[in-house]
Amino acid sequence: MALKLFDSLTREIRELKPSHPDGVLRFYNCGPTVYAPAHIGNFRTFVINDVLRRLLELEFPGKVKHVRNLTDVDDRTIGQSKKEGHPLGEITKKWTDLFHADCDALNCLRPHVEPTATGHIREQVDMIEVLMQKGNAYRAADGSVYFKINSFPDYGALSRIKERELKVTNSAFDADHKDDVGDFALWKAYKPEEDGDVHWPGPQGAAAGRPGWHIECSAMIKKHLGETIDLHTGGVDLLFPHHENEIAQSTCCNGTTFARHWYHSEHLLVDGTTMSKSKGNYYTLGDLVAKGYSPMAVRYALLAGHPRKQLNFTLDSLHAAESALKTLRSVYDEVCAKVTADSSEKTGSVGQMSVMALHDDLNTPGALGILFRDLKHIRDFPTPSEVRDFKRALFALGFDFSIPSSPSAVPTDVTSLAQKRWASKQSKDFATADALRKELAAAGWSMLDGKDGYKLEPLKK
RNA sequence: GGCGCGGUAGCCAAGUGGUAAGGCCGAGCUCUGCAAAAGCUCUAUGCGCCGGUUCAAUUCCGGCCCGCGCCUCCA
Repeated sequence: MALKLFDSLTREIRELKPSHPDGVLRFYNCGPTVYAPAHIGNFRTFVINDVLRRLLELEFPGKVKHVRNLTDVDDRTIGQSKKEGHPLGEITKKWTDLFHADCDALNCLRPHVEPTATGHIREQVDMIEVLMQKGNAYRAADGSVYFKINSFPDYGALSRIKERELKVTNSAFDADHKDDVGDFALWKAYKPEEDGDVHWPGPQGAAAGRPGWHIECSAMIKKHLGETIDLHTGGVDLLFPHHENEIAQSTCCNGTTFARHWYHSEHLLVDGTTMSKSKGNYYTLGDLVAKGYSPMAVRYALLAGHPRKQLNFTLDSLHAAESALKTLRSVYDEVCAKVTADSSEKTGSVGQMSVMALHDDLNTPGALGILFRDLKHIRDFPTPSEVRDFKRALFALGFDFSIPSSPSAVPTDVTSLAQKRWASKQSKDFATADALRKELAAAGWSMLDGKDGYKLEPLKK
């Protein structure tokens, strides 16, 4: 079944397929700016893109090239570096490492290439020079270089900017050296008081400084994926101006189609509104893990809403995710114990149906629904083909149950309480056993009695 | 002001021109020293409101109400 996905440019659901003769699908996903821990809103986008990546792997095995950048030089990274008093590279490495750890915990496949902006200064300067030569960019009084949006007739096609009316009271834009309000920086001239020691030699005819934000993606895409890519993705907030600007730069520089398909995932809201530190609804993965939730449940919660709809994240939804995942995992364990999957039987099972929902514009909640709808059937009548497809659906959604759920470390005093209680129970001293159960609960643990032993589980906060 | 999205059971959330997937929570039952876990069963004559089109609308059209996002920091 064809893999269909909404295209933000044409605003219709279109089939996704490679266009290059080599059959490799070129996929670029705008990555994080590494100046702080990524929050779960960021991870919604990355998890959704991970499902997309997995689907592509299933659809075009071995023929997918996935690139996701790291923005490691911009106002925010430099600002953080100055604030902490550490070199830029040290700051960005710290947050890159955490980002990678979080991605791993969320079971996101690593992109094939993860280029950095600072690692591609030369490529960016080269593009800027071409744009200047072609008359699409100009040097401003201070030595910065701006892209001239009037030189690109299609400017605004993606975000329909021409249909918009910019807020008149907008004080945010920096018109200092621009010819036109809409022009954007390709290269920013060095300002010692703001930039510290962060600067590189500029393009021909421009001052030393650093690249503007948008050009990095254009340059890295050109280098790692070529002039025309098959799929470009990111969060909706990147639609304008970031992606609009990328299109302008790359198209003018290369003279050819930049991206054949655009996809944007919607925002995650928390408690019905956008996340922000001041509202106190700003969660990182670490925050949630500290509350006792598993990263896999976070992943589930992030996939529980349609990717192109805003999703309201709450602790309740995480709780629901945790419970649902538990059921999924137990069926997985049961079924794996009963059946060894092989591919000799015909398909058409539940797992297959679930993956098909994913093929239909990445309907993750639909896929989850189908999976649960017939979960009992898989559990009770697991045939090799059913099990194989079930596993395939779990792979596509990125739920890896082959890894045991991260057992929380049981404190030794809890262990000894549990051992005592088990002994009391075996000797039918139920009064003592009950008292010990209360003690365990006070320590935050629940003891689950089995036939031949017990399990300890932390109580949810 | 402009652009866009959404309003489906207590909560979350798919979906379709022919009469509502699924998850969570809750309830009942089975099991059980207790507590859980697990299993079984149940839970929207209804899809924001009002009109229209149609044999038939939650699904299409129009109007209205409410909520949210974006408009050059932003996944």
